[in-house]
Amino acid sequence: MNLNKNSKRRKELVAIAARLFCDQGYESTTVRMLADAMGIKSGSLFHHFSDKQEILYAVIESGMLHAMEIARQTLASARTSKEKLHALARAHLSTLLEDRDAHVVAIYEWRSLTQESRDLLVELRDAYETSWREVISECHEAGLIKGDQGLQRRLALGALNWTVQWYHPDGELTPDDLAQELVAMVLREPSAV
Amino acid sequence: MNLNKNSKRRKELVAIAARLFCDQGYESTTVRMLADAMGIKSGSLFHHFSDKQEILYAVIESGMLHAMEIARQTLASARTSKEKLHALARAHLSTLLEDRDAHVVAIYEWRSLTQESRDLLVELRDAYETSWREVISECHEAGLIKGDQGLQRRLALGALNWTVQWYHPDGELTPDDLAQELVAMVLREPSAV
DNA sequence: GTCTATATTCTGATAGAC
DNA sequence: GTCTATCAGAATATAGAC
Repeated sequence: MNLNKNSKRRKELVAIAARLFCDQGYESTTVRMLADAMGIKSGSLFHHFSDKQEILYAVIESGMLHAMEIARQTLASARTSKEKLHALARAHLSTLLEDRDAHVVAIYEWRSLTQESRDLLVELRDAYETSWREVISECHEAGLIKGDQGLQRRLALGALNWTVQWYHPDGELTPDDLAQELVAMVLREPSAV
Repeated sequence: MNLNKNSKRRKELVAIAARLFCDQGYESTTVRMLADAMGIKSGSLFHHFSDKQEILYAVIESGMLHAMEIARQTLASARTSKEKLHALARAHLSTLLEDRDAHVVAIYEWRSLTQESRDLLVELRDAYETSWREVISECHEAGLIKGDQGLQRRLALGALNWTVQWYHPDGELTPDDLAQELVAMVLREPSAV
């Protein structure tokens, strides 16, 4: 098996798998369907991945790494704690939209990962959520909001993650509108939209 | 095949299927596993359901019908528009917890339904969400909140539905705490928890 | 309403040639 | 790195006896 996890070819294959897993679900997508979409035969697939589950892992991992990178970049240009909260919300929505396949797969196909894969990805997710923890904590210290920080973080991330169920970026509502409304809700400010 | 959809026996079988679909996912649950858990042989299962997908449909439909009934009951004893919003949030959480299997399945296994089944269930969901539409509209008319009503409804329902990912009712946070915090967020009031 | 037995198709994965 | 060919098992669903 090819072990080079950063090859351009592998990234292409992972993106193709993400689309199929997103559209049809992991279990319903066969290795033959994956191979077809990749333009190779099913036997050749196992030159790139040791088994089907490893493809699922690669899809979810790529989505999470990308999300962390976008959050890091967006956060860098934010000053106040409110700006930081808005930056995180906007970054979260950006990755949900730009990298939608991988994130839908992460949400829906978690159960099909082996325990070992889950443990590795939980570490990544915790690292990502630490940014949210820190920024919400800052908002509390700045007196912008009171109450249970963990609960507020979970409700906010839940509302954002659920957008994959209904949000279509070609409508009237822009991702920035959405991020603003979410921040307004969390900070108990009047609706901005 | 037995066509009596309201028989007690069928309800038992549907509840058993809900548990397995919730724990292992629809595609990973075989008809043999279902039959085992039901105490019958796999061939006998097709006396009760015409195919596997019909079991999935029955699981999700039962969860939705139950949710609608609970919402109707809880709403009946609410007076002000704020009380009604809180009632809907509490009812939503109650069904998510009491009927967790069916709702987890509804969230995760939607893709495995036939288009026909999806269309039928979308009607049920729309009927359910109409309660939310009406109550949020009332809150706007009462001047409790301004802005995009559809967006507020979706963010609220998203935050609530996402609770299946993290909420465990045996912790310190009660379902009522959760409902209160959500209402406070939607109505932009100070945190109640 | 449940059983046994089985038809039929599909599944993930492997071996070895090129 | 991709191919062909195939293994071994598992999947849903059916048929007919009881």
